[in-house]
Amino acid sequence: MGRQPCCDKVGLKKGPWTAEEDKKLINFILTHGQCCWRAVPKLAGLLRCGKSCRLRWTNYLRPDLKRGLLSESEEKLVIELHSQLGNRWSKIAAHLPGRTDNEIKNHWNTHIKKKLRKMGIDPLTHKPIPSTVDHQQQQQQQQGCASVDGNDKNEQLCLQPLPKMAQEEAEEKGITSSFDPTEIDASLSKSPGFCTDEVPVIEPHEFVVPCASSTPSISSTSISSSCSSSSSEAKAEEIQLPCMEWPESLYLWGLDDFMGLEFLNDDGDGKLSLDPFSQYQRTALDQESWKFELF
DNA sequence: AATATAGGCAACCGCCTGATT
DNA sequence: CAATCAGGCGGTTGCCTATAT
Repeated sequence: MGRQPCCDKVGLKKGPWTAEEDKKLINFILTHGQCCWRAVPKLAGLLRCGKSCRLRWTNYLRPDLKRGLLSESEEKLVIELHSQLGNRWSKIAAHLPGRTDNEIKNHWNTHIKKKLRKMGIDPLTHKPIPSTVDHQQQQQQQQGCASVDGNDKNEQLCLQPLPKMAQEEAEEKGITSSFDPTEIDASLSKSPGFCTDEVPVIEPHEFVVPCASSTPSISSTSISSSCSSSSSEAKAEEIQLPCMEWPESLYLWGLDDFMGLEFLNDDGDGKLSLDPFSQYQRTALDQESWKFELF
């Protein structure tokens, strides 16, 4: 009758994750990939509920996550998407690679809301806050934000899809501001089909990737990495990756001095990834190896 | 330097949906 | 078909840090 409970909640740990717990979870997922979250805590030796493990992985440990504040263009995209989708954070996050729904939700509540209010825009409705506009403008608002007299100020207050101020600002910087979901989908579809949820975390300062030739394709079944950074803060830490099925192909993209890496297996599922949003310096060691150094 | 306050964010809570038995 | 649960999602909480007094 039904499934078994995900975990008995007696004796389970709550609160912030320790580095040791993170390590256990990372090692487990690196070794086994993501399977049944219910089984993860027990198999990984964690006194956590499976749900907690999933959240920790999804929101913090995933290797493809971007760190730091949302960029200006990301913020604009979030605003645009929010005006279309509302508080459907997961849907919004799906359009921002490397960002989680939790992160976007937090950023919305702590930064974007304030910015919009400062601009006289209601973050809920994306329309002018009634107290900031006169009665006539309110009437116009109810008539679909149409600018009756062509007053630019009125138009500025209409966030359909972006405030004009923001649009102009974006245009000045060469950022497309008109919201077009198909455009976003198209841009996303350019990335090699990659399931971020299946990527184990690895944050090396330097990678040595076996490579059969200078082309971005490998057939090797092993990989190693080390952290002998060229900076003064060089780390001697050696990262040992557990045995797992290694990918068939290696994809490289980006500029000459900005590399992203992605490994794919036969099914096209991601198995291992360097953070594509960090900056790596690529150096050819020899005919068989590339070195990727984080700078 | 000590304390109070505000802001940011990781993590938890509870609900919903779809899958499983 | 009903009961039960896993996974996903959005809302909320509470801790930690930065800033102000």
